[in-house]
Amino acid sequence: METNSITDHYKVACSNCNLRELCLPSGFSTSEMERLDTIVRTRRRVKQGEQLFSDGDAFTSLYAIRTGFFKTSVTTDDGREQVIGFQMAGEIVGLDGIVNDVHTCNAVALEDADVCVMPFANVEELSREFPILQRHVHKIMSREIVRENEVMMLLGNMRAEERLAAFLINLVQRLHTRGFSQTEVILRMTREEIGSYLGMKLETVSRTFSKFSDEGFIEVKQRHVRILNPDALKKIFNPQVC
Amino acid sequence: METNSITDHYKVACSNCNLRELCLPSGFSTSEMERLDTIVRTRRRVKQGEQLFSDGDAFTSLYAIRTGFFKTSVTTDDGREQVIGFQMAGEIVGLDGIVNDVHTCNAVALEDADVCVMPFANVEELSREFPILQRHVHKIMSREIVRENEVMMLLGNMRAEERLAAFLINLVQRLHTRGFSQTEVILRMTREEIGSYLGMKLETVSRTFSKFSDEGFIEVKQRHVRILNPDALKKIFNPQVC
DNA sequence: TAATCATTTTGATACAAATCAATAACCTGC
DNA sequence: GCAGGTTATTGATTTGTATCAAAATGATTA
Repeated sequence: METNSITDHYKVACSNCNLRELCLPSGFSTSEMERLDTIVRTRRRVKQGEQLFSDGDAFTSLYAIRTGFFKTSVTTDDGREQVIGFQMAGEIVGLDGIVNDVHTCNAVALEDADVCVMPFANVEELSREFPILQRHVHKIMSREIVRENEVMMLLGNMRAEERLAAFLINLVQRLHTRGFSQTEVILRMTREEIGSYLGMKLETVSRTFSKFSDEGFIEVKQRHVRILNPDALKKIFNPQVC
Repeated sequence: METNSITDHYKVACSNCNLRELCLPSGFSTSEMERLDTIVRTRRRVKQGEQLFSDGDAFTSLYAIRTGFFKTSVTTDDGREQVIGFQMAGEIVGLDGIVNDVHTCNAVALEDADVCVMPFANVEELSREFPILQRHVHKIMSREIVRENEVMMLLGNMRAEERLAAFLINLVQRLHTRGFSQTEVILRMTREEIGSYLGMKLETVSRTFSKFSDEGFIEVKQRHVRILNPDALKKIFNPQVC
């Protein structure tokens, strides 16, 4: 098992992680990177369907997704769920917990996942030491705020077709950044989860997929989606540009 | 004008600001507070209807609201506006600008306002020096993320009555924290702006106000709203918890 | 004070999406 | 391969909110 142990150690170092660009800032010397590696205490596997954290859990750490796919959601007292985001490799979850040291949302793995556990105390300590890291942490939080602003626009102002088009374009674009196809997606979430995120019912999601398919913009077969005409989709939620 | 100059200087010091509790952390010594006062470079008056910053403006500073009332909004290329928040004394605006050094939303004063300009470089520098301030900045950003999560729930899952009830309760509660009445509000925004925030049309806002009034929950006379039965309102958007 | 403009209220109607319902496709494990 | 469960699709109908329209109220200015 010696080999495994070495492999694990190798993997846990941010300095060797292939997601470094997505998840950490650049511009550090080798010795600084070594110090920065201590930001991650452990790694944690989360099986499909399992919770990484839940509403009400004590907040101690942020989580950087190494592999896998998550949904985050909030729930009302009467049991309604609102999906607030889908997160993939290189993205950070858990920021909601900082304000009151308690998580106020749930993070569930939609496929087997592997996350880096970053105790927030470490993050803060290293942030004081490394201004570049400090700035990076601020940017991550600000990016999340800007993302949510965009979702509010989606939910408040757009019709079903616009919402789904925006969702697809956004998803494919993020996957493309990670080296996946720009035209093929396998959805990790159900129609119901997409609907919850976009403020519409699962039947409406399904119907809108079918409509896009009829119009030749996409090809849908259950969770397999092929984007045939990305420009047409972009045009739907952004009629002005192109 | 010597007197005025002294007054201005007096006012600009966080250490003497009556919003200190809302806007800055506590637990600093006098000498630390003096250093912390340098976080605010200047103050800025914003007349009703004027922009504090706009989408596309270069980001340099966060703004702490001393007096007045703001709305923040994002706009699509085809001119649709989505109000993403209403901000009052003690709250911070401008966090959206951090990620790309550009503002991506607009902040407009809905009544004459007075803000403290906090150059973000100062904030970051002092944050490295004072862990308490660092934590505070993180909490402010996290609080905004949690707030937006709640708005997403509102927009994605709730019906018109629930949205407006939640809005009213939230507004009154925040005003109450600032020493205003728990039962009387003078709305600073139009029905259209409320509607934009809540993802509904101004007519629906007006109708829902009238409905609440008919049911005896509130008394409405244009922008004057008196809450007669806060529990009934709370019950509307949170049926479980009486 | 009257005139003009913006905002709010209320009514009548239209429509997009929700709901209800049934079938179809897919996956999982025996 | 088949049974049982989950997920997705499609159809018929209902419904909440948008839209269109007009009047009322209040604010602003001449």
